[in-house]
Amino acid sequence: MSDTGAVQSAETEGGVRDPAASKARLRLWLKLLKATKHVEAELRENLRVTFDTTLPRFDVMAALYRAEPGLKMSELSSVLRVSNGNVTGIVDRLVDDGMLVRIPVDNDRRATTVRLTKAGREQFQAMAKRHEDWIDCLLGEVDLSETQDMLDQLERIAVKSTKKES
Amino acid sequence: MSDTGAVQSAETEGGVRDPAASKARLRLWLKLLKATKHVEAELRENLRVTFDTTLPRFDVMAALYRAEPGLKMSELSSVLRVSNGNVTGIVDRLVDDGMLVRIPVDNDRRATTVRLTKAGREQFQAMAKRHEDWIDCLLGEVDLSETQDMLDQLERIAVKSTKKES
DNA sequence: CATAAACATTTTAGGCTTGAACTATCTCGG
DNA sequence: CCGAGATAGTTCAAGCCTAAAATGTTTATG
Repeated sequence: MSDTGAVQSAETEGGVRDPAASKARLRLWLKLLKATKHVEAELRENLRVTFDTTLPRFDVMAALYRAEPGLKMSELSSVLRVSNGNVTGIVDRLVDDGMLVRIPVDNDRRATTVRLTKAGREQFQAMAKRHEDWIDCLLGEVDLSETQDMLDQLERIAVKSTKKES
Repeated sequence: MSDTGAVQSAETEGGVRDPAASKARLRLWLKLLKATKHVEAELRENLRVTFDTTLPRFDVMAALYRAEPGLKMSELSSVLRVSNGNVTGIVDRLVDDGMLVRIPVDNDRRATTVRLTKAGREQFQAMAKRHEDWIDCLLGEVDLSETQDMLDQLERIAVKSTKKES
């Protein structure tokens, strides 16, 4: 085990790669992608037929529900890790549907805060409840005893935001 | 361990859920999503700056490279798990760029086979080489000794295509 | 043979996503 | 005060993606 660790360090430092390890990582990536896409597709479908809404809308509402005083547009796009312009469109539609309000920020006429309306909060609570059930069902087959290991591994993947590759 | 297994079975059969397990699964899902999005974003960016192309185009070319006699449009969309109409657009653009050709199918004037051109094959080989390096780098931090466990867990998630949930 | 059902693909409408250009506002050094 | 950046947000063009409708073709059934 520590042996494998040493090899990995050598790899990430220098440019030399172990072909077998490379293939293993590629397989892992493809499986990761497949699993994620599968769950995402199910969630999207469920949201569509049950609540006539979409995943991006759900994500925006979830972010705003967690941050109760509301968020500025830029905070929203940084939390959701999507582009600035993207959030504009989603928020526009949610405002049209009465789920969100835009509130001007005092002392800064450039910024706006976005907040859930009462209707938005209620709608989100209903969706969140079902969402948890769906996840519970979709991930029902994973061995919970191994969850922590998996979380650690995934953390290592997600955390690397600085690029080393040429 | 077998204990945990029993609990899980009970959960997936009946409608009763263990709240702690539910929360653990939700955390796992969010982390899974975050890691996948991160890798996807890096790959997309790398493909854009290095090859002036996109992930969906890469995926189409990869599928066709693996299936050398080519694939029919419907096979392509089923392999890639995207909608029929989606493939039409991506293939259109790749044909315009000379990477792909559409070939009529004998005995069935409804269908077309899509195949990589020589240029397409060469372009893909160059991209695949770099792609593997990128993955190697992005997943460089995962402990390879645990890869198989992770693959198994992900397989269980990905495989469930029949819905049990109400 | 007619014709209904199944099938392969494209088209369409609507929403998501990005990077880049643009507008408006703020801040800060001079 | 004033002008050069920095910052917040929107707009834009292009591509991705889906579900549903439309088009053309094949197959099976009476």
